Amino acid sequence: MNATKPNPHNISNYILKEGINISKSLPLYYKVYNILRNKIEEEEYEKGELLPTEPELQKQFGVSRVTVRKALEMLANEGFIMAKQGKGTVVLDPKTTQKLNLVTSLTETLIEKGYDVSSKNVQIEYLKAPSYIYSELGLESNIDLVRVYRIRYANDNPIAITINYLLPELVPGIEQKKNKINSLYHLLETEYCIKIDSAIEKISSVIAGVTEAEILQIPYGTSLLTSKRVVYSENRPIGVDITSIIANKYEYSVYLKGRP
Amino acid sequence: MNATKPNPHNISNYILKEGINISKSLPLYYKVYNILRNKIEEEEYEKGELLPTEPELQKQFGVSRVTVRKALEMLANEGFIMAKQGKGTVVLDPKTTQKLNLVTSLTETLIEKGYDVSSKNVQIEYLKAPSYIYSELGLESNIDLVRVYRIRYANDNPIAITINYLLPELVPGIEQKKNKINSLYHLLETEYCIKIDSAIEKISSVIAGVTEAEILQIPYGTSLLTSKRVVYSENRPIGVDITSIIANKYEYSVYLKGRP
DNA sequence: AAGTGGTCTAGACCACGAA
DNA sequence: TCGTGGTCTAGACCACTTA
Repeated sequence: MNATKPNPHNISNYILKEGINISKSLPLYYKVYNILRNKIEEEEYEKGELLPTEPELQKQFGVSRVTVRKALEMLANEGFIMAKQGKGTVVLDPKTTQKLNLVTSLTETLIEKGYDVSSKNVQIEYLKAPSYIYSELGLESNIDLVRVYRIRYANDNPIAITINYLLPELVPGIEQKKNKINSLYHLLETEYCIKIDSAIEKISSVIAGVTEAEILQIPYGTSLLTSKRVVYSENRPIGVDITSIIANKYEYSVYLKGRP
Repeated sequence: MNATKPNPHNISNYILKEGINISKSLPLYYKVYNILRNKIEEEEYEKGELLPTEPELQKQFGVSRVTVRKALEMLANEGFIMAKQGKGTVVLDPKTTQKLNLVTSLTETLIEKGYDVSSKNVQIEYLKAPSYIYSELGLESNIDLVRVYRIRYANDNPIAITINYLLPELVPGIEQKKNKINSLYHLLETEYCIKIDSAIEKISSVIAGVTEAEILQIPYGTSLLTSKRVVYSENRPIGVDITSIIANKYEYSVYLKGRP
């Protein structure tokens, strides 16, 4: 039996163009994923209830079971649904679906919370960094790095001090963009086409020293939450961020999944 | 053409039994996944080089392409490999592969780092918890909860105070297991068959008060890292953990992936 | 017994990268 | 052009849940 069949990609293109306004063809499973995700987020499918069965979804979308299952698997990975053998596919609460553990900048996080965010005292220099920075980046310690220093404000109150070390070859001419640096990650993405894809962050806490206390206008001895973050693009470390933030104004959230 | 074919599951069982010592059948893709993962971790496939192509892996394992791809997809999701269309599948550095963001107890983390861990002053009570605990658990605030209080020691030095609130119906008779509570998560899994699958943790930092300072044998005013963790099993919150740990002895690591 | 999701196969065409 | 991974189909059997 030789498989004479219509080209599925033409079909998918056609359906896609009327569903979503995208000129190029997206994978079919992605279309299914998007539609189902929207319905869950709009609560057309309600929390706790069952999604249509896989054979039903096949008919609805006119695709094969594998394609349906690929879409469902994506939704399950992102915590929207949970398949139960012999029973069905349960819709979980989209509001509690985790959007944590994304690489977000301090600026982005604070804006999300409704603050008006700005940076002052921005300093950009080329210099030798502390040695541990080089080991984090897997570099020899004889080259200059770009150092970006900022004092961060939320609603005109100082809340954090941030120092970023970046590989100079990735951000040529960054010193001329001093006034554009509010969200550094956004700058890297838009001006330098650097796609940040992951980061490892280590969180600790320290007591504010006299300098920090003065800059942040807090009593000496106040507790600071400090984070050291190594940022990766295409599986290579491209920079280290060090942020010290006033602890009672900020809480760091993490989503943990799975047991060892 | 009706598909007469040998039952693939019998084959898979047979192969599995000689490969891995497991009495029941694991999925075929899981076997492929395990073998490839081991080879990557043992550096039989070296970092930066290409994995055998998908057709080659099909032949090696005697399975279909879909099965190979499912195994590869799992490895890719966990950061072991990265597929590149038209080129091949690159092996990434297994040492930097993230094993972070799993739900691990303080005990487990410290043992991993080589410490000798113990708990003292263990107290187990049934009582009304602070109201925010009930809202975290999505409960009415009129029922008693189990409260487990412990002072945690690493190499006989006090390093943390932990308070856990648990739903009483899940842990009947826990007060008789007082001396078994070192890793609470381990106890839940082994004695009560509770499978913890996720948690949301909020991290902040505070200054040690007089009581904490005395218990942890540190100067008053020292910085503590505090974590409030809501633990989930089968998508239901089952407990809240509150841990305050001496900040200069502990660092909290997080893996962040993807951009909003 | 019937219906659900879980696993698996064989075979096809497409899009991208390198030669 | 050729080989790689990316997408897709049709059809099969298994394991679990519910009735």
